[in-house]
Amino acid sequence: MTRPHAPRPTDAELAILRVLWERGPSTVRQVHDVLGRERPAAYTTALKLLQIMAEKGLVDRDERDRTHVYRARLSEEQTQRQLVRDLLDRAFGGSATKLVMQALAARRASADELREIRRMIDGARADGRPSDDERRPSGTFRGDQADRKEGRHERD
Amino acid sequence: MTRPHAPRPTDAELAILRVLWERGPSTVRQVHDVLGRERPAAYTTALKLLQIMAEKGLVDRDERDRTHVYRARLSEEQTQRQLVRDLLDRAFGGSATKLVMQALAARRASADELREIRRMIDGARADGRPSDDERRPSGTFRGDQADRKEGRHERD
DNA sequence: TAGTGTCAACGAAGATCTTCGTAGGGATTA
DNA sequence: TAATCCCTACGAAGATCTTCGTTGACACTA
Repeated sequence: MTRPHAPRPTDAELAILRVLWERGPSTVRQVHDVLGRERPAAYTTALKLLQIMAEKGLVDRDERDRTHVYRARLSEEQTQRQLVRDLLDRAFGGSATKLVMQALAARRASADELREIRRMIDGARADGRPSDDERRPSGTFRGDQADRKEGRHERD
Repeated sequence: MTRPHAPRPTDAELAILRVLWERGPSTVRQVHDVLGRERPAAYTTALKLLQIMAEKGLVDRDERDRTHVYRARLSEEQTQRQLVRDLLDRAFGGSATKLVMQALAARRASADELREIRRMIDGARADGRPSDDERRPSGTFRGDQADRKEGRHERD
């Protein structure tokens, strides 16, 4: 069943997605082994989780072989974006600026990272529009490059 | 029971915290009324939630009057920081930079906001240390101002 | 062929989350 | 005083999450 909108992954589901993003398409056994290094659990726990995730549309399942192969449906960046948006709405009144401030406060970024972020902001500003209005700013920062950048292991 | 570490608030709990942050210390009735505007629910739903939140240490309860008064235990900023940290660990491999990028991508910030963020970064950079290490960088950005800024309606 | 190992599919237990009904007590009003 | 209203406390239902044991199928091996 492919859901209209894949629901927000739970904690355990996110742990599995992290494995799939890192390893690429994987079997239950492979996911289980990676997960087991951090937090030992029964094989069937990973299996059940992946089955549920397939139902929810969080992962795709290749059943051609007897040993099924699971793949994250959304890229890491897409999921991150979704989670950020969600958090933004639930706890930040939609203000990305406040979230950015808390992110920088939560983990002191290195000077290099700050430089990187600043470069990004400048780049965003560069492509036009120093406009102040909130309605369809259109010239303000958008992250579409990120989307394109990782169509990589989408095609296995 | 005051927990060692107040647990991450659930969705419904966060909705209540938002009301408490906005209104300041409130009764169940008041919380229920505000919540009801968005999403009607029984009075006892808000009551039960607040009772559980008091047990968890998410809110303090003043029982001096027959009608109890609840107050968020952590400030909005402290909670936001905690949630960001949590998301950072669960989905961003701890990289604040990536989270910042996704935040800016998720909601196009206005030029004013970008300016604000940039100002903040420059301020952080001002006090030195181009260090790359994760161990107590001490000179990199920290958000302590935020902590101080809102001891405001802590004292009712 | 019998035995061993790996796999997917269930089902279910236990935890947590969310919601609400009911009970009981104090305060106010008729 | 009796009826009514508002409050807290409690229990429990139903949903979701997480974990695991069992079962049955398939494959490889002695």
